[in-house]
Amino acid sequence: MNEQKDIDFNMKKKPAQARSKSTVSAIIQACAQILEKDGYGALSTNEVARVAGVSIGSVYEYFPGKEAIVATMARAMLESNMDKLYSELSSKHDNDFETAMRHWIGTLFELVKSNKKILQALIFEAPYIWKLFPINNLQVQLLQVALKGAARSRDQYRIMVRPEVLYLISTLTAGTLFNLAFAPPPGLKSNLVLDELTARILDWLKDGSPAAEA
Amino acid sequence: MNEQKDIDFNMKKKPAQARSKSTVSAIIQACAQILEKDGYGALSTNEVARVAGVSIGSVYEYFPGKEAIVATMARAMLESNMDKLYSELSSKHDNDFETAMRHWIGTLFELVKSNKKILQALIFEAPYIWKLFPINNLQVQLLQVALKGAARSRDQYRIMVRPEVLYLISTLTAGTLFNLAFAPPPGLKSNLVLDELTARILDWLKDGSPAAEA
Amino acid sequence: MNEQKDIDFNMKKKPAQARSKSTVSAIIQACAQILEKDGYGALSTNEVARVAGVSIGSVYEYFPGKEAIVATMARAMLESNMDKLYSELSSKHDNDFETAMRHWIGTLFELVKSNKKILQALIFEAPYIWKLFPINNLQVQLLQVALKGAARSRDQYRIMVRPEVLYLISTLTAGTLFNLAFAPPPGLKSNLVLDELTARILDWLKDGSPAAEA
Amino acid sequence: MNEQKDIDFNMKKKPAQARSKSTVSAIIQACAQILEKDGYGALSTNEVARVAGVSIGSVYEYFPGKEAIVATMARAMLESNMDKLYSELSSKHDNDFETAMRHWIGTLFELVKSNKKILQALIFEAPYIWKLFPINNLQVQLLQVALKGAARSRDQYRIMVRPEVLYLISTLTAGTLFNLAFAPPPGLKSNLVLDELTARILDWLKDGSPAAEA
DNA sequence: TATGAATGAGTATTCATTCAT
DNA sequence: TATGAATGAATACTCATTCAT
Repeated sequence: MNEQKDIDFNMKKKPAQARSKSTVSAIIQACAQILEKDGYGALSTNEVARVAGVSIGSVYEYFPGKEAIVATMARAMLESNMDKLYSELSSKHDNDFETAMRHWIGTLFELVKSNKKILQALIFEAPYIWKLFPINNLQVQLLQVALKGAARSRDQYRIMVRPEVLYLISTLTAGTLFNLAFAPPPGLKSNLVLDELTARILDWLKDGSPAAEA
Repeated sequence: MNEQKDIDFNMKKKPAQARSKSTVSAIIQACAQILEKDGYGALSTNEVARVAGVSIGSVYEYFPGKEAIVATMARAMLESNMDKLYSELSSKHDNDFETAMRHWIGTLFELVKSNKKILQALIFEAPYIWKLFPINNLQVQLLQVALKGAARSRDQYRIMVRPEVLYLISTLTAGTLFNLAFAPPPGLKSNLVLDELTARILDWLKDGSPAAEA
Repeated sequence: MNEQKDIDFNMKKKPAQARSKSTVSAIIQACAQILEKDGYGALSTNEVARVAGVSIGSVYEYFPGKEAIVATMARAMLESNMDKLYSELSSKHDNDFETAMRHWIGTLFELVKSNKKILQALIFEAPYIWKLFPINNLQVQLLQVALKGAARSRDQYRIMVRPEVLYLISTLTAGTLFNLAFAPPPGLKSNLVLDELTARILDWLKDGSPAAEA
Repeated sequence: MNEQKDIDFNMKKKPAQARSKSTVSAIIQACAQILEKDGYGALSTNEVARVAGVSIGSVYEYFPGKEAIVATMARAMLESNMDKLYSELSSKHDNDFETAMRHWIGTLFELVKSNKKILQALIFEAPYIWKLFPINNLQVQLLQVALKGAARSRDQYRIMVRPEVLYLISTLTAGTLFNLAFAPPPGLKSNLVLDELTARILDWLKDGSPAAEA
């Protein structure tokens, strides 16, 4: 009754020729489009094929099943967004840490908002998504990026915070951003909330370092 | 293609006789049991009927579809858990606010943990759950309870915090508890994280009140 | 690559009510009819449903897959034919052994001939049929029946033949009957062949008993 | 519903150049290999192409469909085995008829055994194989070979046996060999059965000639 | 000729829902 | 009211075959 089936998240083969590349690309885009428009429940291999304008046979030529399509799309999306974040971050390295952190959080929020529907579909409807992206890793990874970007301010903010503080910060940042994007509180400006969040994080980073305990 | 279906989450009729009541109750329990054991993917109306020991016809006698079964179960679960929380809270009104808040958060965490599988099924697999329970309502409601329980400490902690702080506190508490329960960080004691969370919230409540701003 | 899948040959549930019995019966008959008319290659669950005049859902209500339909049909067919054989045999117990044996072989042949197409489909097209009916068992069982029927002639024919003789007799009888039915030799009367076969078997039974060796 | 399809079992064109010949040869070998390893169910044109290391287009260049591949392979296999048998037979022409017959039957049995898996696939899983090789032709042909090889013993064994005896002998020999190879009786030495079979055949050849009737 | 990407009809199977009894 | 047999649209996936390059 409770078997987990061990889903295959990988492509059967990588497209080599130009024609196959465009087929795979159409499939990926169709997947994103369907998730965006109608959610995970509307995602079927036949529908993907129809929207992509390719035959169902072609879909199975490259993907072992719909989970692999979703996974491939999600990986591509993550990669492209990570790239955006990195370049965003490195282009702003002249700011002070406070400004940089606020900007960083704002950028993350915009990213989540702009992918709202598709993220909702992935996170809240695809039951296997966590096998694909262990969430802590992602959260902590994002925070590490933020902190790394703050190397210059190392004196001011004791970045070697205790792990539970680090965890807390990353987890609650993620929680807040998602809440703010998916269920925005009526009568509350997002920016205000993000200002507050940034302020607290900065406080905690100051207090949360081992040195501050003493 | 983009039809939203407008799911009916309500029972067709309330059971009047004792027999009908026990039928409905068996259906609800069967639903919970299946979600608990095998997740949302295993939940079918036929299976609910089978586990409940009731005919499929009877299921449709009371519920318009499976979403209504899930919704009814979820509402009942929420209500019962809210009751537990209230009584828990009122039974401890002699503690100081710090202790009470830590206890409150710990209680919430235990509640989430003890309902882990079923919450996971509801939150991460039922695509319509957010239509059922607007999430911030729930979060804010929970915090309100916490704060109400702290009425006596009103002098010490300016409870009339700004709304964005209130929102942030509730949202990040929820995020942290879920993360801790569903994706516990390896090598990190939950209690330590909760201690830290409580401390931060208390700090915040002190600073976050309008009075502190001045 | 080489996994065998472990086919389920059993019904999901036995029909209880009259209505379900007739549904199952229609399915079985449709299966036989398709095999008879178009062979195993034409047998699909959808086609069975169509020919039976029931919905595909009803087919899966009672059978886990098409192999189980075939198996159930085959078992029923075997049982009914075995019954025919037994009654045939017992109704003729006044004959001498020679006549009885010839009659027995003739009856078997008629049986094979009258089920020719369906047997062909089962034996030569359904790749799993041998898992269902281990062939030696069936052959030897048939011969045992024949020999048992000859109990009275025990003095004349030493029935305690050596096992390899028994095996040979059963195997070659089966082989001959099938050949005669499925690939009748042009310009050769079947009865003549069967006469010959009977004569040889009788000779053999005389010589093949341990007593004759000495 | 009752269409018989009239399968085309012949190659589209004979390969002329050396390269084409090796392509066709690779296809044939791949077909044999797949049947040997995984049975008829695993045989698909795409798989044949893959195993042969040839493009699917090339397969259809030479064969109209997969049945033609199987047929061509089967014919080649038969031819090669017939050659083996002839040479086997002619290399032993100094033996007396009894020994030769036993040897002949033993050789046939070894042949069947060594091709067991592939014969099983062809005979019991390929639904059209009988259209390809009318079985008694093959059997009678084999026996003719045996008898031809016994030309010198013509005086001793009246080889001009009645046709029904000839048919019987060939049919039951085939049946026995296949049974022995595909469903070997537990606890029974094959050689013993073959000894017995040979002895009976020799008996029958003696008795079965018209002269013996007189 | 050779290639292999693309096709799509066909098949098995599930499950929410209806309705005759 | 309760039952559960029956329904059939929907979905995943395969594989023989075609055809543009």
